Amino acid sequence: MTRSDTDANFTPERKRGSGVKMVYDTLRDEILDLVLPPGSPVDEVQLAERFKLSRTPIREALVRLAGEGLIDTLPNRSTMVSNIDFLNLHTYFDALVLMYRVTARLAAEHHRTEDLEVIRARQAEFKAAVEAQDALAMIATNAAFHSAIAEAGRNSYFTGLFNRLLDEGRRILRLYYQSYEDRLPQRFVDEHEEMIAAIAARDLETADRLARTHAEQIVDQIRTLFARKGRLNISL
Amino acid sequence: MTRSDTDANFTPERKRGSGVKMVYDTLRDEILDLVLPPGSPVDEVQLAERFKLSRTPIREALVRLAGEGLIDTLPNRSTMVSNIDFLNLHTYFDALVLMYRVTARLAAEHHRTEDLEVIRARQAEFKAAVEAQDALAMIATNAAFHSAIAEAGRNSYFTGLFNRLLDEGRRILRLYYQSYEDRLPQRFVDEHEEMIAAIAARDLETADRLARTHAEQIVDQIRTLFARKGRLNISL
DNA sequence: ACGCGGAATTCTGTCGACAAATAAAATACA
DNA sequence: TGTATTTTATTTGTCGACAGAATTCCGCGT
Repeated sequence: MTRSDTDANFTPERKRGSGVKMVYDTLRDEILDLVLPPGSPVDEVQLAERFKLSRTPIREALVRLAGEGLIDTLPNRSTMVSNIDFLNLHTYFDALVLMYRVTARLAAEHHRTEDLEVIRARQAEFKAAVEAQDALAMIATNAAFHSAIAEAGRNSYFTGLFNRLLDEGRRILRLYYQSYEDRLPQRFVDEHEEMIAAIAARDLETADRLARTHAEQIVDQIRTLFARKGRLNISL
Repeated sequence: MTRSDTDANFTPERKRGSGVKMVYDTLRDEILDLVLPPGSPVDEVQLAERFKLSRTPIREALVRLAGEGLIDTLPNRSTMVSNIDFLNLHTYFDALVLMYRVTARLAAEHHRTEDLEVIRARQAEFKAAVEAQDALAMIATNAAFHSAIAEAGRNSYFTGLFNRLLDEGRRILRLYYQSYEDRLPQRFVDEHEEMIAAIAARDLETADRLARTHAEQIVDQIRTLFARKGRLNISL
């Protein structure tokens, strides 16, 4: 389905305001899923004829993507998919660990019963993705799981910041989960279960600690993955 | 100068890509400084003839502002300056306190000597603004001071998040500092000095604690201010 | 052969205009 | 007089086109 959406969307007539959202969502997914690798040139007229639209809505979508830092646009010059800053990865990981902790802690403090149902549903989806060994689905469901925890924390600023952070790191996580394509990290599923239990028990400290170890473990594995890869090919 | 910029900018010829940035910066400042109060309608053609531009660059600026949540745009309908969410103010304050703490702690850990010079310079500007009893300057210099601390933390994600948060709260702080127009909170200047000392001494815990009390104190005062105001006029 | 300068091309930024969609106004009807 | 329906009007979303900027290519000169 995703495949047929991207290349051959032959919808002769679209609803009035849906063009930009369509282009925005499509390009966003393609960038975050590394279909458009970092550094790829983004040509407006090319996109215009691809989506059968004028350049105006294309530009609007590009402006929004630029606002999220997904594309870099040189004034009066070419615009390209933004590069992943591998040098400052640790800053991203620090931020991610902190947000994992804060959201888990707040969820333990402020969640309601209906929140737990949503979280458990997301966890079930994540578990299914892990068992199916579907890397892309693991990324999405894992993000949705932690996003649901953030929602349960009932702080729109943190959820916004956290979702933003998860999106920004989606390309990194994409590389990370790719390396797991064969073996399945069942451990993550178990750790998620523990976090749910701590949140349900309103145990702030345990939720915080679990989120911290969970996050730091992932960060360590990503680090070793990149260290391994870095010796082979520095490029990208 | 600000006044003459807003209404009568009769520059006959602008450089090619500077139009959107001009409109964006101007509108952004007007929104954050409450010149355009929340709920104000934003008319494209009105702005177009005000800035002597076509609707296209105006729209681009509006898209970027919408991306930052400063304006809300109803599809196919009017677009207006976004309202301040007074009901969920505590979520903003929680996020602000956390970022104050994190940035101060990181600054104490990672700062270099040249960072301290910048921080002290910002503090001097803040002190001057307080002594001059200039509310707008106090907002700007206070934000610049804490932003400089965040920069010294050497984590681009946190600085980005923090600056974003400071911007989002600029309208709230605008209301807050307005209430101080007469008496001057010399205490804040002293607390800033203490924070600088803790950061310079690389005392993480003290920097964290000072940032926390500093932030929470401001939050409390804003709370009481709004509680006082809330009894008088609920509107706005 | 190599560097410099100008022409051509390509892409972006801006413009004016048209069409769809919604809100407001006016009219018809009970 | 109040309500429903049509008409008008305002505003947004989209389009095609033009002009400015910058890269590229090509020819010229040393």
